[in-house]
Amino acid sequence: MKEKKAHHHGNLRAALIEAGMELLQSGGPAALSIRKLAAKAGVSHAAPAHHFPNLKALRTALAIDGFKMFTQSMEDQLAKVDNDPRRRILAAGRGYLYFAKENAGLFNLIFGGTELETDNQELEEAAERAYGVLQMIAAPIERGEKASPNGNESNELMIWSLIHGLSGLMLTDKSGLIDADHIDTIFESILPPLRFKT
Amino acid sequence: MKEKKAHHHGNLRAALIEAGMELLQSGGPAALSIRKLAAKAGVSHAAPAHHFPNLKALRTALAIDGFKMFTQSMEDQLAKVDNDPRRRILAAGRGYLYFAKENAGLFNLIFGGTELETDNQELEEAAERAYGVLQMIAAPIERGEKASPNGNESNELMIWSLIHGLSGLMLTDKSGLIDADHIDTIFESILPPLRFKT
DNA sequence: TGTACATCAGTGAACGCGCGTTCACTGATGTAC
DNA sequence: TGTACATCAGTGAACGCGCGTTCACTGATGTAC
Repeated sequence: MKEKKAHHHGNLRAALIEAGMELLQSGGPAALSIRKLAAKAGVSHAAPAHHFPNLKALRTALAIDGFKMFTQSMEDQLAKVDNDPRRRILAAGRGYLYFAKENAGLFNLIFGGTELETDNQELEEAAERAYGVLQMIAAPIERGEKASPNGNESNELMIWSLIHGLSGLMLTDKSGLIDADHIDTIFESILPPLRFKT
Repeated sequence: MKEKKAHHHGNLRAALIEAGMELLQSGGPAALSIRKLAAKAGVSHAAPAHHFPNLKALRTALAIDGFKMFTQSMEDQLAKVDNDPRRRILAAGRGYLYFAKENAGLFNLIFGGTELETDNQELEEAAERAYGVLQMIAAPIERGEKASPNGNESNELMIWSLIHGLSGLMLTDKSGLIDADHIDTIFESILPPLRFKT
């Protein structure tokens, strides 16, 4: 409970991440700067250097947390449904779409081409865990009759592309087709008929 | 043919756009700056002000050109196929995916949440024309049996989400699933079976 | 064809700003004894 | 429990840089006559 002591913030790393989330939300990835984060965390602008070597590392840390929130959002929705495979796909999609809608800046940080650390193992793991959820819900789908060059991965990629694409289009809707308030209904209406393994 | 005269570049607006395309390609949306564009176009850094009021206007102009290239890329592929509706969807998808692959920076500028001018009519029109292509190729798809809350738009949005999502995932591939060199084959393998109107 | 002149598209200097990073420093914390 | 001390996480000043924008200017272009 030693919050707000003079020196020794005690939790600065977490406070910087939180400040970063707020900045992402209000101004997108381009609004992130070490000095703004420090100010938001109530600390001098040289302080973050003790926790992050540079801005890219900070962005990467935000992206890692982003992937975790993202996985969590899908799992939250999955926890609410039974084992029907189609309903599970719809639930995970809802989680994905809700995450994108509620965290547009973070979504853009992760997927909008912002430069992040390459070969960051924690980032890769967090991304793989998110991908694992999609993989899991796509597993029961019956393979098509045509032999695909991608083997079993086609179904995962089809589901993922569909959800990911709808998320992206929702965030920069140039078509006026997408009402973010009913995004889950929209997803339901574009999910093609699927056959599942028995 | 009065290129390279001392004053009066003659074509500075176009030269700035071209320089912007190169910067986008090499450094992404964050690398764009008026001073760098001016330098690349071989002109003092105050010169662009005569053509663009500010950086956002310049970014918007790049985005407009981006949408046009993007539409063109789909039409180029459509011109190569016959009238079979599924082959037309595959062709337009190829065009979309090629555009994204060849112009990653531009794709991220348009869809990555970068701030652009709102209420720019030219931008809206260019986006609508791109969307029109998708609309056209999706039109022959038979509606599903379930009444959709989106009416006829579901098929367009399904196709668009699928293509758009695959493009985005290709550009930031955290899964290792997507081999950009065979992106058209991958798209073919994830396009679900469709029934077409007779 | 020639001249006067308005307009336009550049130049280059200057401005203030926010940025990341470095540095010597200092106060708080934790540990050895 | 008390003291000495190493370590750690902050401060605040300073740096150089690239940025957008403004400004008076000037040279080139195009037009009226």
